[in-house]
Amino acid sequence: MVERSVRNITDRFRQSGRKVTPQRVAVFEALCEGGGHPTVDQIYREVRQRFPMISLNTVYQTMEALVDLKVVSPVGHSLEAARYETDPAPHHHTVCIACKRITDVFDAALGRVKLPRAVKDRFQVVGHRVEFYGYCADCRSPGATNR
Amino acid sequence: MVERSVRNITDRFRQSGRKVTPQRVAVFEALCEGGGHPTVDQIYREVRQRFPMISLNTVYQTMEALVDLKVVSPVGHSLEAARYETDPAPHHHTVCIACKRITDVFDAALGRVKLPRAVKDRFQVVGHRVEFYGYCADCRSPGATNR
DNA sequence: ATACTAATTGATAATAATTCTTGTTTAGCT
DNA sequence: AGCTAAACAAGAATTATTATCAATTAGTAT
Repeated sequence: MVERSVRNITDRFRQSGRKVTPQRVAVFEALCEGGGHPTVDQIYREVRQRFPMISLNTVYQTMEALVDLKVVSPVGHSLEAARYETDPAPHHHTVCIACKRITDVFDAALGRVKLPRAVKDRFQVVGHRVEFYGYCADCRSPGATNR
Repeated sequence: MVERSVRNITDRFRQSGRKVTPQRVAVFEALCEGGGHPTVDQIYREVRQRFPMISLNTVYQTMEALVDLKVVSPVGHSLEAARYETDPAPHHHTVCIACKRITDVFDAALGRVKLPRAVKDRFQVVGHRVEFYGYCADCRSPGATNR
């Protein structure tokens, strides 16, 4: 099954005009083995067991390519710096992918989101947040339709 | 009104055994003026107009104190490094505040969350995510009750 | 199979956000 | 006014990430 996946990936790499290198395959395999939601550093350590010469840069670049190919996706928002909010009332956010602008959304329905019972047994919930990501009015790509 | 807020803050600082300094007041005021969801750097630039000698460190420390006093709260998760996921199926997450472990949650109901119409007109939604934060089974603080 | 070319690699330097260290200053108490 | 722990400024250290660049290599054309 992993065989199958690797084949898939190599094809997609080539189809997108990218080259398939042993390093890239190793990064992808490490990604699959890891199971969870690995960091670049975790992948790096894993791959380095087989490719001691691989550079961190290569892992970053491979991850970028994989994101580009939509094989993996980054978890959570991609704000590069911590941000804070002053409104204590429970609310949620829209985050613009382009300009990183965060806007508050107040909507009672969003507060009623519930974690499924089965998960709740294993996880002590402190809170939750709903984050819509997309493009704000200023950054909306021309021609794109609102849905 | 800002007067009122400042008074509030100074009291809370003192009540928690912290000292009230002009720098701290200035950081808080910059925070209020900023309006949005400022970064530390934005606050720093703002405050420096009145306190050219203030150090970035002081801003960081003040923000930490304000978070501690629950005057402000950080937006979004607090993962220190990028993480990736390989499962393409739409799903959501629990994030452990302590160990940062991310677990997938599959629940159709969470996918039906909708951005209010009024906001939708101004924001082109690409997707949304629901993130529950709290403590995983391994990190659950002893004596804490599940709700 | 060989050669060519552009993509990729590894090493290293550069950024950027955040934290740590240290010696000096100061708020709040007595 | 004096004491002392907290807070300050300056700058070094860390950590995640990105950029630079010469050397290597995958994939294609020959």
